[in-house]
Amino acid sequence: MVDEANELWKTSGADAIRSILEEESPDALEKRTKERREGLPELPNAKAGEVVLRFAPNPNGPLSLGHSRGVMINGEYAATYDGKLILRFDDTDTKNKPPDLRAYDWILDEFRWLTGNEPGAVIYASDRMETYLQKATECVADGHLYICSCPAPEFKKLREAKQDCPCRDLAREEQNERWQKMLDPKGGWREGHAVVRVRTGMDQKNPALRDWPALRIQSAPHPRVGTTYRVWPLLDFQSAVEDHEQGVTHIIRGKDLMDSTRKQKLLYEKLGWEYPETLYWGRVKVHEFGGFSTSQMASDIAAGEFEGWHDPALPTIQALRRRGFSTAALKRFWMGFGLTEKDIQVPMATLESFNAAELDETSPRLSFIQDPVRLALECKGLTLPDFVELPIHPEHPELGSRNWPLPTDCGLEVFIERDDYKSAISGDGRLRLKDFANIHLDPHQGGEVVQLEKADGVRIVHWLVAGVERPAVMWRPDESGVWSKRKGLLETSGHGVGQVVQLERVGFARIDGLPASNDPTSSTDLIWTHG
RNA sequence: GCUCGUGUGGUGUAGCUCGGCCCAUCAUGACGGACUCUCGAUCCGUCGACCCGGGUUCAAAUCCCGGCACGAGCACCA
Repeated sequence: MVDEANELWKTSGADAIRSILEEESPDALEKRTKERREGLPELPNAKAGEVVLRFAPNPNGPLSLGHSRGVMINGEYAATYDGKLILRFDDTDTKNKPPDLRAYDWILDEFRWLTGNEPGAVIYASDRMETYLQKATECVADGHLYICSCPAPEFKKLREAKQDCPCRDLAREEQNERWQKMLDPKGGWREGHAVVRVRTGMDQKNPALRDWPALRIQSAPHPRVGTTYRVWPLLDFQSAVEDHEQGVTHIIRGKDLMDSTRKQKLLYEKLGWEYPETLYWGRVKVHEFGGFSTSQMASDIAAGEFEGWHDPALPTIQALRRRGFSTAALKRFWMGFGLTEKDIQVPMATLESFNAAELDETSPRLSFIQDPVRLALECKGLTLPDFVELPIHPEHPELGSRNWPLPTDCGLEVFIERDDYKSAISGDGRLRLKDFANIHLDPHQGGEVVQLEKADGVRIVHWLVAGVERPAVMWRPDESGVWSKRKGLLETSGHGVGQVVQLERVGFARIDGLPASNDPTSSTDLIWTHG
């Protein structure tokens, strides 16, 4: 029977089989509609209108490109399921990752920009301390938590040997007393002297789960609540309690937090809570930046290696925004990776191509001459027009044109890039000034206009006529990715700060600052977007 | 070391649950060509992948077993 079918396949092809099946057994074709999945996979156990998600960054700095994955994916799911996306500041570490007071506002602003929406709620963990401490008190009383005064290295040995620590077996009463002692500034225990652990069992297969730490003493003041609290929860306890308090239904996070999920599930079991559905994404490295460490960036900025979080060389959202990247490009970038647990390494070129597709359509054209050479051109016997007319956008003539006035007496002076000049005079000296005229250069920074009509085979270069130029400084990376500021001349225009333009034959750049109107020598600031 | 996870073209990704529309999708990239008064855009074409080894089966990217490689966790960070 099967042989017969295979023979038929060989001789008649798939179409014949299909038509036979359609007649005899339509069910067999049921599964054949293997459609290409669009976008993200479905959320398990999700009911439209009842999905609660959260994005929980540490406000020790503004958001990075890496964070935007979390914002985009969670935001997309929230939109798809008509759900709620909570923005939660996990600011419970005052020592290793001290919160930056400015970062709360930055992140809120960046969240709005990236999602185009307000968060469903904004929660500050540091405002919720009473809840966490109350829950901890209950759990100590119930025996789910115990206070451990073993030094960290000591406990590490015990964990490896799967042995209980002596604190674990102390009586319930004594645990309550130890808890009070921890909370009491005059109790004698200082930072590092005691920690609260979850009684998960030292026989756990996974060493990371063995009696994991839930709260600890911190002496560094918190920038929002000062020294009001002494005992602070760690991520796994704080997050576990808060997710439950907020009714979070789905957690989508990096797979580096897989053990976190497992730790928290053990706590949820003790408390009789139902753990949210959890999905993960893998680790991402962008070739040009490597990983995204907020702490590392903070210290590099402090060391003076960067001008600040919005330095264009940094992979922060602030920097990308300042360079003219759009949220649509960012979204397309992240959605393209889907929700796989695979670790990936991607080049910026992928993001840039998505961004360029939009920018090319919308960006007005402008001429920017880096390292300019001033040329005096003669134009024997030729009558020049009153002005040169160049399109603002070659595919959209309806947007109008740029008009450069030309001198009436033929004392024509223009600027071209030094590189173009050099290559012209080392060749036959011929160049085409784009949209204007063919010229012939001599080696003495002079030359003549040969004809206005375009001639085939002559290299076309961008240029500026004297009188429409203004000094400009463009901040851009070289081939090895090192950023520097380059001087040049920019065509005058009415564009304001924030406008992204396409510099002819160069690439995209965003206007970051305008020159003082009363000072002809002050510069326009340009920041490179990409090619 | 223990635990967990992942392996599809240069880079990502679809297909894997439920084996056969798969000599494997789409994007990005590289290369070539056409067109265009930008090295931009547009159009056309080319290149290039199922980690390895066994097994099951008429049939394996897909199921099973064993390797290997890479990544993460084992913090009083998030």
